[in-house]
Amino acid sequence: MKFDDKVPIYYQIKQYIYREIIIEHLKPGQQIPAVRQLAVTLTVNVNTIQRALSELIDEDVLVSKRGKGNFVTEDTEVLKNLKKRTVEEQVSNLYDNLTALRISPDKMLTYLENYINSRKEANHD
Amino acid sequence: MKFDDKVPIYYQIKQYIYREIIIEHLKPGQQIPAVRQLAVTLTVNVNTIQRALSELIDEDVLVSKRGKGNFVTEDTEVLKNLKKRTVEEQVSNLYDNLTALRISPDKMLTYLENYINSRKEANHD
DNA sequence: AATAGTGTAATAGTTATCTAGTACACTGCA
DNA sequence: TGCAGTGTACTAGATAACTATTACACTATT
Repeated sequence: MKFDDKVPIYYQIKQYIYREIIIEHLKPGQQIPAVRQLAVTLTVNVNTIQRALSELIDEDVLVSKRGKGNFVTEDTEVLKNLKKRTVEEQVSNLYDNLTALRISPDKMLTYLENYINSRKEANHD
Repeated sequence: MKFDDKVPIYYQIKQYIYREIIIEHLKPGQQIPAVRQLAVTLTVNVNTIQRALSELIDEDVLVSKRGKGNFVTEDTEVLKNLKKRTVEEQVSNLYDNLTALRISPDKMLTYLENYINSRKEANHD
């Protein structure tokens, strides 16, 4: 997996697992891959995986069962909030950064619309 | 200044200066604050400021005149690209991250629109 | 010439992150 | 019971980023 060298890897792994859960590639109650397997898949050290997972466990997004594995929580409230929070973070991020560039909300929408259209055309290969 | 502890400070300072230039708080050809002054303003070490500035100089965004100071480039092409690139990075970032969450372009626009409206209302205090 | 203000360079010490390696603890199954 | 598969803990070393400090080089002004 390719990582942004400006952000800690363990942090990017957290984001990755958030995504996997949100798109239900990992479903509520499902066992996630073993730490040693994740380390291989993501080409990262086990300790780094563990660093990410232990934080996700603290956040009640994952549940650890010693000797068995790590599992996605079944708490629908936590999962609902996870998705909501993650999406909102992205949107507010764009809003804040473009506002700092003195770009009006109307222009933001236009820029996003234009970008979407450019991506559509790019796919017509 | 408040920094995100997940991203190197020197890198965030680069972004800060990009912003200052884009919104023309720092104008083409204008001298920017002295490194020691920036260090105080941003509550950061001079070396960290220097790390950021030297990269901006390498990128031809700033021009260094030894003994005199650092100045914003007057190369309008560079400045135009800087703005374009910075804005596009933000937009493509949102697009990519929300796409990874399986969110359709239509929904992206809706989310952004809703967020903008919620911010408008929040300001009606 | 001296000085104040500027950028630049270099060293040393601290902290966070990441890696490598080893060891230990629990679970389920043969 | 033994073993394979799981999570967990700990130590040690490497690297990047940041800080603190000192020193040096150039420019403009007095």
